[in-house]
Amino acid sequence: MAVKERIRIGGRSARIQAAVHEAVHQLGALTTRNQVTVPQIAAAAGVTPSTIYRRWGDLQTLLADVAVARLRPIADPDDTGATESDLRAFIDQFAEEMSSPVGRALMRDVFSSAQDFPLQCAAFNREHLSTIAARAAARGEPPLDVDDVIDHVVAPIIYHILYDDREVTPDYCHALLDRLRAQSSPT
Amino acid sequence: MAVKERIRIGGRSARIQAAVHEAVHQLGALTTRNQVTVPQIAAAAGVTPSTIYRRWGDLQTLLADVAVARLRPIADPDDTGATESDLRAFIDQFAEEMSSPVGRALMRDVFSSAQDFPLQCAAFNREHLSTIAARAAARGEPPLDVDDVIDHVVAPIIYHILYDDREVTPDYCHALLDRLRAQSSPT
DNA sequence: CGCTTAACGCAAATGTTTTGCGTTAAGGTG
DNA sequence: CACCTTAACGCAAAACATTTGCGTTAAGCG
Repeated sequence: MAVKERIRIGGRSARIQAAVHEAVHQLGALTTRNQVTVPQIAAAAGVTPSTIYRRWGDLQTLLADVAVARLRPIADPDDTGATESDLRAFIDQFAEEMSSPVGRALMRDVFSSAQDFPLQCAAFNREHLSTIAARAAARGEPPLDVDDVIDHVVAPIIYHILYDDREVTPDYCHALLDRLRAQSSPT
Repeated sequence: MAVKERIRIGGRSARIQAAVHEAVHQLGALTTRNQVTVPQIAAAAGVTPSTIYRRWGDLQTLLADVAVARLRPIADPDDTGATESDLRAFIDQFAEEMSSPVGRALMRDVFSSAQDFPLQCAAFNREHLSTIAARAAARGEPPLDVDDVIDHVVAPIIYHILYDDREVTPDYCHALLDRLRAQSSPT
């Protein structure tokens, strides 16, 4: 079932959505990521379970919806004045968020649902990088290829978080960025 | 619950494991990846649901176990006589398998479980690449950096399959390989 | 303000997961 | 090879989660 988003955005519906999301946060933080049930969430949110089932379909979809809401950026990446530092700041923050226990849990929730949630997350990343690329163009700096950044910086970071649960250090991220820079501007 | 692997590998246990895995395959193929329940699988395998719950814990863990079994390589990658063609053959096959509907479903199952299944899959990839790297060394070819291949060829392929569900074409894979080659042997 | 209908609450029905207990058979031992 | 120990199983009851029908509430609109 697709999550309903666009209808009845006012009053009660919005309140219930907020209450349910909030309940998931509290219970998810409480029980270290597991064993959460729909009836529990319903009780914590002060609604009946059937409300949750009708709106979200199942637990996985609800968790994925909450995860995407949490991953949704609230602001553009910082403008540090230069593409290189913009990128580094963005990637550092991205890697830190995603490799934290909470980030890993959010990613798992996003991928566990048979929905277009992953696509939304991909769009978030792409938007941010596009913003940085647009700034580069406005400044007259060499153009930034967003796809290259995704393929050779974002993708390896995600891979190591998902597969090996190897630690993703700032040093590792910076090496990826250095390599990208070397590639795009050959001496 | 961890999936039990190492105990009672003989007779009945093995038969039941095989029957359950087979049932998952049949039902998973039948219903295009969804709505499969433990009782259904149990009935198809000729066992009681409680057997499955006790052995695997829950549906997601069972599906992940089956997925890993299916992703587990049965043979070393082909030896084509040269590192470059070895790599290309391996990556082409990998991309094709993983981007197929079945491959995508298997990956989702692997990531949906709170277990070390992803780690096992990462190990499969690494083993294959190590085999190819060992051949390169034996032939006296320039050494192959397995981590580079994972970061800059495997990771982008996986990223696009998981996030965007963009199509991963052989041309795209070859471009990744070309770029890797250019990087490792600068002119 | 009143109408229409999406979304909700409640409770019964249905389906899934867990658990206790007796039984079967795997792997080891005398 | 027969016996012993115990992991793993089947069955059935209990606990729990999910679905569904129906009456009620309130959002959005004229």
